[in-house]
Formats: sequence, structure tokens, C-alpha cells
Amino acid sequence: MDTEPAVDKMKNSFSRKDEIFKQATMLFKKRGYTATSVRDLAQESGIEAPSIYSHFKSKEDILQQICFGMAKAFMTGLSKAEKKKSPDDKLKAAIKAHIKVVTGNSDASAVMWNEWKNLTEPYFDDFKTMILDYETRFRKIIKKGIKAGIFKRNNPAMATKLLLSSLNGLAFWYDPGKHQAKDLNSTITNIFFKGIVKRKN
Amino acid sequence: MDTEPAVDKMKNSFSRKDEIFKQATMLFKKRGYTATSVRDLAQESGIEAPSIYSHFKSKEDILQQICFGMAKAFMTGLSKAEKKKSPDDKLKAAIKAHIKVVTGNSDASAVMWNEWKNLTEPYFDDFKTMILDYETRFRKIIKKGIKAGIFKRNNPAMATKLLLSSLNGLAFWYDPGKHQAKDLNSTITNIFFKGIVKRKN
DNA sequence: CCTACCGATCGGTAGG
DNA sequence: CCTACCGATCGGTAGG
Repeated sequence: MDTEPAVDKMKNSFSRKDEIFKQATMLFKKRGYTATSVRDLAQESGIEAPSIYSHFKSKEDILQQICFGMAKAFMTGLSKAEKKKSPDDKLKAAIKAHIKVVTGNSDASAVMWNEWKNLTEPYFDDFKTMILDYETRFRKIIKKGIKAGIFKRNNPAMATKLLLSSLNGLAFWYDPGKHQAKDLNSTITNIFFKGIVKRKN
Repeated sequence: MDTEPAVDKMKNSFSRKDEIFKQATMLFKKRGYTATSVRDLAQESGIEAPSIYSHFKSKEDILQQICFGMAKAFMTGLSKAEKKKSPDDKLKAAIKAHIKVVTGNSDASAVMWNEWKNLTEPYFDDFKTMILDYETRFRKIIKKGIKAGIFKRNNPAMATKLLLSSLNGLAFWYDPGKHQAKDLNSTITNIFFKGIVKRKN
């Protein structure tokens, strides 16, 4: 029997796909991509395993959507930040944008970071190119800041790695019920910009 | 025929186990623990799959040795650092010790960090307890530094997470042919203690 | 350290 | 979205 209106079927179909995607993101984070089976995804979504393939082409398809979806969000945020004038304003805006993406999708951020190595070609290379570009653009901001005399002469490559490690680590400890995005932003920016040691006056 | 002296057999036996352990560490880092099969380990070690079980009780046994071996090294380093008097000297020493362990075993550090979630009970809980203790002790140093008026009044929990994320990220980008442990130590300590922004005089 | 082998589970397909 | 099913591969054991 099929008494549901077409509009409800569409809505159900969308929410079912979203449900699978959400459960997959959570399971990939908790257990890892390889350790999560298609049967696990099905069980958490309340359907049988083969039904997953009505919504996604393959298990990797889901991982691809998580990884490239997040990468795109990070890229968009960085592009806006780069429009600021001074290197320090650019970096502040880039940090803020990055934090916004991570806190808005902490499970997906963690999965992207931990599981992108499971992507097969050509997705693996495409993704790698994107995150290398992201890092290069952060480094470029820091380099310009050094040249402008605003930032200290630290090794820009190391400074970039340290910053991005901290920012990405956020995905693993951020708790929406415990942390405010605003506090995170000010604390991270303050520590990275000015350090934790009190100045002697 | 068995013409080798006993001492050579022993030596070969030891180096074979070490070889498996080394290859496992590299493969677990590159592909992940779950995505690496016992047959993969055997192939890279130049033996057949069932022979792995002459040296290790199970695949997880190898992961356990990686995780707990590294955790012990981190713990030992921190205990020594805690003997310093002032909070800033303690933190400097703790950072230095952590960097030393990571740079000395970057593959194993990365595996520990990314794969410990694959440990089964009771190892999972034991390990979790250890790293929570490690973090708590770092946080305690920072808290004491704030109380002593040496460190700024940042959120100690956040400051600790930021520092440890940076330090653990090291395992993924450290390159022995490219970075000097000494430079890493001074750059990381400088940035975390004093920030990247130049002081205006 | 090897050959031979096992039950369980994997991602995915056929057909409705 | 389901039932029925498949070939491949998994971690691991028996026995030498």
C-alpha cells in the first residue's frame, strides 16, 4: 500500500539519505572508516545493508562526500579571509573561519582529517592537492606578515604546521555544550599571536 | 639442515621480530591499523602470514605494544620534567621531552594517536586513562603557572589542548632529514610562550 | 617458519 | 527498500 503523498515520500527520501550520512559520519569518527561496515551503517540507519546503495554508490562515496564537502567549506572560508588588507587581519579572519567550520561540523572535520588516506585514486590525489593548497595559503599569509615586520622571524613552515595542528585538533575535543565558538576564537588567537607568558612591565 | 650456531639463530629471531614490528608501525601509519592485514605485514617482512603468530599473539598485540610503549615513553619524559622548580621551567622541560619522544619515534607516535581507538578492552580503557592523566598533568603545570602570575589567565583546559594538539601533530609532519629537534624545540616553545606577533617598542 | 585450511565477515549485485 | 546471494578477504589455527 502506498498512501503517502509524493511530497512526503520526497521528504522521507531526503531525510533517510541525510540520516545515513549523519550516522556514517559519527561511526567513521568513533570507529574509523575501515572498521565501520556497510552493515553497521545500515543498522544505525534502521534499514538493511543493500538499501544503502539506493542512496550512495559505494561506501567510499560517503567518505568522498564528507572529505570534499569539508574541504570546500574550509576553502571558501579562507578565500573570504584573504580579502582582508593586512597580514594580521587576514590571519585572524582565517583562524576565525577555520574555527567556524570545525565547530559547525566537528564530526565531519575529524573524519576528514583521520580518514582521507582511505580515499582511492583519483580522489586521494585531488584531496591531497587541496589540503596542500590550503596550507600553502596559510603559510603565505604568515610569510607576508614577517616581511611586513608584523610577525616575528619564526620558520613560516613550522609556524603554519603548529597553527593548523591546533586548529584541526579542535575537531577532537570541541564540545558544543561546553565551549563557546567565541571563547575558542579569542583564546586560540590570543595564544598564537601573543603567547601564554605574561609580559613583565 | 641446521648448521647455524645458536647465537645466530637468536639474533635472527630477534631481528625478525623487530622487522615485523617496524613494518607494522610503518603500515599502520600509512594505511591505518584496520586497513592493514596480517598478510600485508607478512609480505613486507618477507614471511608467510601464519608465521607472524610465532612472534606476536595477535594483530592487536602489535598495536598494544606500539601504544603502551609510546605512552610509557611520554610518561617517563613528563615525570622528569615535573621535577623542575618553576612552572615555566616544568613546561619547557615537558615540551622538550615530548618533542624528543615524538621525533625519536614519529611513526609510532602517529600510530598511537590515530589507532588507539582500535584497542579492545581492557586495553582501551587502560590506555585512555593514561593519556587523560598525561593531559591532566600538563594542565596542572599551566594552572600553577597562572596562579604564580607567570602565565596569563587563559582557559587552562583550552591552552593544554592547543599545546598538545600542536605537539602531537608533529608526528605527522616531522621529517628527520628536514628538521632539527633543536630548532623544533625552540620554535615551538617560543611561539607557545611568546606568540608570533612582534612587540612594539 | 611453512602448508593447508577454516568460519566469519566484508563490499557489493541481481532481481524484484 | 527488501531477500537472497556471491566471490574475496579477513584473523587465526592445526600440525608439522
